[in-house]
Amino acid sequence: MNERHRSGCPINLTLEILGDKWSLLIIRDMMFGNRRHFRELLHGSEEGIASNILADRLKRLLAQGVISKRDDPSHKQKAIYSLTERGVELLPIFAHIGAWGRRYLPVSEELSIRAQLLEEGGPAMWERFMQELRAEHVGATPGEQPPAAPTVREELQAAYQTVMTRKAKEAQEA
Amino acid sequence: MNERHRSGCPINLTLEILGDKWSLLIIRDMMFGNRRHFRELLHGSEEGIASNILADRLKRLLAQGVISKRDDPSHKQKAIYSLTERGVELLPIFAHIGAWGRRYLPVSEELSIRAQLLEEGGPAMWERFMQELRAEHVGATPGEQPPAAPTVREELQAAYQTVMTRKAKEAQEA
DNA sequence: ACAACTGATTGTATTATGCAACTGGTATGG
DNA sequence: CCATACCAGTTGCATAATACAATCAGTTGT
Repeated sequence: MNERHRSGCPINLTLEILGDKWSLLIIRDMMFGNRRHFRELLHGSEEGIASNILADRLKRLLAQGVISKRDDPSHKQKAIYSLTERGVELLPIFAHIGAWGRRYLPVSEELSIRAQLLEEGGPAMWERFMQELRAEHVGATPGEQPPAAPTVREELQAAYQTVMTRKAKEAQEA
Repeated sequence: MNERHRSGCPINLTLEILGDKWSLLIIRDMMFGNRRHFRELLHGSEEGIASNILADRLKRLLAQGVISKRDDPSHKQKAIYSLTERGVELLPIFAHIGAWGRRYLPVSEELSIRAQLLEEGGPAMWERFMQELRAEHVGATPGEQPPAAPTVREELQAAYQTVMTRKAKEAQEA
C-alpha cells in the first residue's frame, strides 16, 4: 500500500488511477451498459479487453475505491461489481470526453448517439443519471425515489437502438 | 497513417489519443503553466517526464492535431508548441478531472488551489479561459479583444503564490 | 455424470516506459 | 575566435506493462 505519487496535483493523481487505455472503458461499460459481472465486462465491449488486464484493472479500481465488489446471492462464484460514489461522480468527465471525441474524432454514429444526447441534456440530465446510478450501485439513499421510467440509461439505449434499426434498414435497401 | 481503431466509440477514440499517464500532463503544463518549449516542458513539471517520452508524446499530439508546432523567430533551433482549438477545448475535461481528484484523492493544497478556483468559477470562467488560450495559442480570431488583465491564468497563478507564501511563513514560524 | 459457465490465473511474446548518455547545431560572453 | 552553455531531440539498454491464448478449479443446470 506504500504508494509513491509523482506529485500532489489533482490531475496527476487522477491520471495515476485512470490514466490508461482500459480503466475508463470498464467504468463506461458499467455505467452506460450496466455490465456488472466479469464475463459481461470481458465479452460485452466492442474493444475486446484481455481477461488478465480486466482482472488487474478491477483489482486496482477496487483498491482505489472507484468500484466495489460483492457476492451474487444467486451464484456462489458470481461477483457483482458496482460503482461507488467516486465512480458515479466520474459521469461529468465521461460526458465531456464523449462530447470532445464526438466533435473531433471519427466516431461511428451508433456509438456516439449516447454522447450526443448526454451533451444536449447538459448538467441537469447528468445529475438525473447520477441519481439513478446511485440507486442502482451504491444502494439506498434517504428519501430516495424509485427511478422514474424511462431512466436516462433507457433513453440512451433506446436512441442507440433507433440508430441501429435505421442503419439495418438502410443496409437492406442498398 | 493506417490507424486501426478498437471501436468508433467517442470515449474509446479519445482514450486512444489521451489515455496514458503523460499526454494530459503535457497539455496541462501548456495550458496552466504556459510552457511552450521542449525544455520548459521537460524540466518545468513536478512529475519529471523523460525526454524520449516527451518527444514521443509531442509527436503523437501533433499528429492528432491537439497541438501545433512552429519555429521560434528568436532562435533557429527553438520550437514553440501551441494548443490547437482541439487542445483548448480539453479545458472542461481538465476542470472536471481536477474537481474529482481534489474531492477524492490526497492532493496537496498548493497544487489544488487552481482546480478549486476553476471549479468554483464554473463554465463561465472556463469559457473566459478558453478565449484567452485561443488568443495566445491559435492566433487571432475576428473581433478579438486584447485579454483583460488579470487573465484567468494570472488569477490562478496568484492564488497559487498566495498559498505558497503562507505555507513558507507557517514553516518558518514552526 | 456431464457440459456449460463462473471469475479468474499462467505462460509467453510484444510493446511501452524509464533512465542516462549522447548528438548536431545555435547563441553568448570574453 | 574560442570556450561555454543551451537547444530540441535521439540512441541504447534495462525494466515494466500489455496482449493473446490456453488453462484452472469450483458451480450450476440437465
